[in-house]
Amino acid sequence: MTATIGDVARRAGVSTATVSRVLAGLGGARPDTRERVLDAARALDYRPSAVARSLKLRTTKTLGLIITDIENPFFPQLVRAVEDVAREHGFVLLLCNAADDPDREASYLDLLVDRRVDGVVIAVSGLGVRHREWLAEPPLPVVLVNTTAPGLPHPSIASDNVDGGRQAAAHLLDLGHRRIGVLTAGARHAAAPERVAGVRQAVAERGLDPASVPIVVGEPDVRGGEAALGQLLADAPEMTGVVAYNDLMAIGAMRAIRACGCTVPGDISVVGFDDVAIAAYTDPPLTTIAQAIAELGRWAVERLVERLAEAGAGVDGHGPAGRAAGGHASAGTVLPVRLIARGSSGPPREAGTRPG
Amino acid sequence: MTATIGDVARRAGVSTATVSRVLAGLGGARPDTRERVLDAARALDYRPSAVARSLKLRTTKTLGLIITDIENPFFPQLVRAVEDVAREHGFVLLLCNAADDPDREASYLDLLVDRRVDGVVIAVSGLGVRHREWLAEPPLPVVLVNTTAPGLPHPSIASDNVDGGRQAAAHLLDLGHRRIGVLTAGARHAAAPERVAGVRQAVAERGLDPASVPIVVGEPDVRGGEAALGQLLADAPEMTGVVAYNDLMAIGAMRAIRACGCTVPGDISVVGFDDVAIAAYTDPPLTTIAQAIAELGRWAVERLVERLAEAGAGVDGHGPAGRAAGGHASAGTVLPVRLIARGSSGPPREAGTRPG
DNA sequence: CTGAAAGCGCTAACAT
DNA sequence: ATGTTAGCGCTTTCAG
Repeated sequence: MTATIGDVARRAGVSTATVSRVLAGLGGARPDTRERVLDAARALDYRPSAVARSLKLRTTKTLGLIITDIENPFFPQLVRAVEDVAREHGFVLLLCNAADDPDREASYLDLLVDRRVDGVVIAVSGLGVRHREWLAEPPLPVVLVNTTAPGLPHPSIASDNVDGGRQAAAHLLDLGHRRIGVLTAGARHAAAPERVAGVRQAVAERGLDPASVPIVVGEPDVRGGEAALGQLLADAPEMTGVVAYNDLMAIGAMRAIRACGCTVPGDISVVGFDDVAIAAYTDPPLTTIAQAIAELGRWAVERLVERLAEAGAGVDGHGPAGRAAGGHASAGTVLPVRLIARGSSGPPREAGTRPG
Repeated sequence: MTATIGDVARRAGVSTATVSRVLAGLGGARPDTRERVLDAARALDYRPSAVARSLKLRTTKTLGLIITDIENPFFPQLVRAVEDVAREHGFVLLLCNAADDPDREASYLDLLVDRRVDGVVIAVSGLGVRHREWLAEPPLPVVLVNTTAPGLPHPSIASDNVDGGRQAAAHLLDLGHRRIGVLTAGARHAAAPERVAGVRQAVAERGLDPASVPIVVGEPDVRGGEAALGQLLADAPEMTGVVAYNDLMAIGAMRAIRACGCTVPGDISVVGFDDVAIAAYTDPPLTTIAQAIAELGRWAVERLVERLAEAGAGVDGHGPAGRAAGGHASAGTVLPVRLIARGSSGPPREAGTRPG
């Protein structure tokens, strides 16, 4: 089948060592030998086996990427960024879509270890218990995106969720809304409480009572948003603005609002979170809190690669408990977010004029 | 660092062969030895190296997946399906996003060979020349999704694009539209001409002149659809219905229509293609031709796995030129598509009443 | 039932 | 400048 280095060596009349050297581009080979080797390799269509090399070199040039759910448009954008940067550094991605299943997520952790990937980017919205245990003594370098492992020394990065919630609510409040509601996600999602806290903060800053903000929990997808909004409307019929956990829920909320015969933003304003690609194209275009998705991915991979370089230079793999990259914020880097005001938010209508 | 099989063997007081057998679950080991081995493995937290095993077994249990552009929501859905099925069969995915760059796509081909993946799923919207050359003598089993390699014996699957175009146009025609336009994609996209042909066919079936259907080419994304619609409107102002190459273009088209002060479907009806997840949630919800995305992915992986099984049972890797799976439609399987009528299409307004 | 040993394809000392 | 050799960690005959 595929030619091996031995085949090339034989054909070129040299040793495998020479072939290896020539192909590695290290000098130290007479021009004519060099040529012969190159010719032989070409003639045989020789492709060095990365698996053999990995075994020898103890590095696979592969990164694992674990994500919560590839069907949430946030993740493809993140995957794209991670892959781009990994590629820049000569790494390939083993894609692990947890599909929202904690068991599947956990099993991927072991699989990545077995596969001897050089490092893993964990980009999940929340860490399960098994995950957390594993992270306490990870057999390989890890960096976290969108979550933190409190007390654990892994580099991590996330958006400023509290500020995001704050900005979303402030936007509505500044527009004149007085009763705003929140659509949030379950406990599994680490960012959810933070975003809620931000909303409360903004409300309090205006001298209103943060405890009076109605909150409904739902699945963080379109359907979940739709359902949750119904609940919210029932709980707080006088509400004129809603902050959603993410863009998908916001889209669901807009649908539900319309289904009630109300309009967006005429009757109720909606603010999302993420600024996924389609947010600009919904109708009305979604006002949302933009996360710097590409930067999230870039930072994660660069930190990982950095750490691998250190380790490669140093003595052992990466230190017992996977110490965080030297000097770098193991406390958790946080990226600023910004409000993108689009059509789904506007001033509240005069009281008492809502139809239905 | 990580324990090796040797460490386990030593600790259990047996040979590595025994450890291997026990861990492989093959019987033939006294219960007590078995226990000792298992204990040792557990104590050392032993994780067998998949790379060493791959070298020995000449199989990586890894599939390469090449896609055109992960940012088009069609692909995440496909990736999801491919990963699910691969996982069912014990395979992992090396994700290769071509990001719409033919060079990047081609370079991934070589990379996958180097990595010795067991097979590759090529899910791209069109094959470049380098790609086609490579496919003429692929060093590993390949299956094509969404494209065919004419004359080449690779299993391939795609939706019935002609029929899709036909259904889309027929829907509009049946609604009473007489002047329909088409937004298509460039030559790089294999499905584009097929879908156009389908539209023409439907038009001809109604006794209208297929040659008179205005067609504009654009990038197959929202922006492209927006731009192309402007052009289309300029070319054929009397048009009342448009069939877009995909949902993204359709969304762009709807935006552009609205930007002109017209309404969808009041003034112009729009039909998309793919039925991506968000299609149901645009406003108005998009009428579109649904592809069986999950089935596309499942079929591809199952065919690949099937072929690998044959090869594994047989003598060599997979035959010189990568013969197609025994008896299976190497001609190219085609999956039916179906129209999902939603809000973006409706009967044409009486002539002469369009605003602007 | 278990062990010894060869070898998957490659790289890197260490010779020469 | 090039060849010899010893593994990397695993599986699998082949013996015993």
